[in-house]
Amino acid sequence: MSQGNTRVTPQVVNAEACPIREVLDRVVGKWSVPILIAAGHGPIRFTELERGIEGISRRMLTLTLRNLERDGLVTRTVYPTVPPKVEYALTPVARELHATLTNLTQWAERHRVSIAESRARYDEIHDPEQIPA
Amino acid sequence: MSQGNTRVTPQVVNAEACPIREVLDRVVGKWSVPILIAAGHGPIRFTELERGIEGISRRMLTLTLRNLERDGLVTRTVYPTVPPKVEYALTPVARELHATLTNLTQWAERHRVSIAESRARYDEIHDPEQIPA
DNA sequence: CTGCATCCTGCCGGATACTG
DNA sequence: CAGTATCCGGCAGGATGCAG
Repeated sequence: MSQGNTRVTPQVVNAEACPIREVLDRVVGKWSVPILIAAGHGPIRFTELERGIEGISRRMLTLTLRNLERDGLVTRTVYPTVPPKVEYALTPVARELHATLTNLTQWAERHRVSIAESRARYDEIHDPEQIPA
Repeated sequence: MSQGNTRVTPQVVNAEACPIREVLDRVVGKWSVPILIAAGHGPIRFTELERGIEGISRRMLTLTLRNLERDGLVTRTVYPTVPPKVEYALTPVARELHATLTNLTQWAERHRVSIAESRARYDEIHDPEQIPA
């Protein structure tokens, strides 16, 4: 970076310069999307997230929630009852993102078959070795 | 996964079950978004991508392009000239995604300041150690 | 110009166990 | 219920060098 290359083809916007990248890396993290979507339906409890997001570990759920809270994307509300109860909810900023993320998952759902096919075709051509029976 | 937990709170759609996750992981990869956006303006050459996407290594550019090609999201056209010339372009499937990704980056740009502030505030509260002068 | 092969490192993220 | 702490393997991804 900053190797004196200020001139960039207008075609190739450097829209991905450092600051944006950092933000995107956050939202784009492996578990951020599922969490943001699950929390989009309203306040949700820790365990509900854990059970709702197939495959997530308690550790990553906690870590990702902390990061999202840190970035002001979710709020964390502790009810000092016993047993403890904690609810997570999207902030307005994150709620703006919800539609976009929904689009993303819908796109994935629409094309997941054709993508899988494309992948299989590619592998067969470029790596005609034994496909695991 | 598949640990016998079929019942899920309706609130927490398991929209993130395995197949979708795989697709999302691909698109959501660190360098996929910049590449898809840069290529969205039309066919683009390897070096243009390399110079346009600040911070990407030649290795990751190649790898990510291969994966995108494998999934049928970009096409690779080789012009047998000398020196060689290769152009990458989005497939229709990927072009559907372009608007969504643009939304994503615009959102990031809109909120990157407030997110940075939120982060700083959080750190100051939860980790009042020396902030790098 | 457009790549692939290799080496090497960090950190992502799973498994497990312990607390308030 | 809602976490935190620790250990540890795998792989994402940078650096470098070579090739068609």
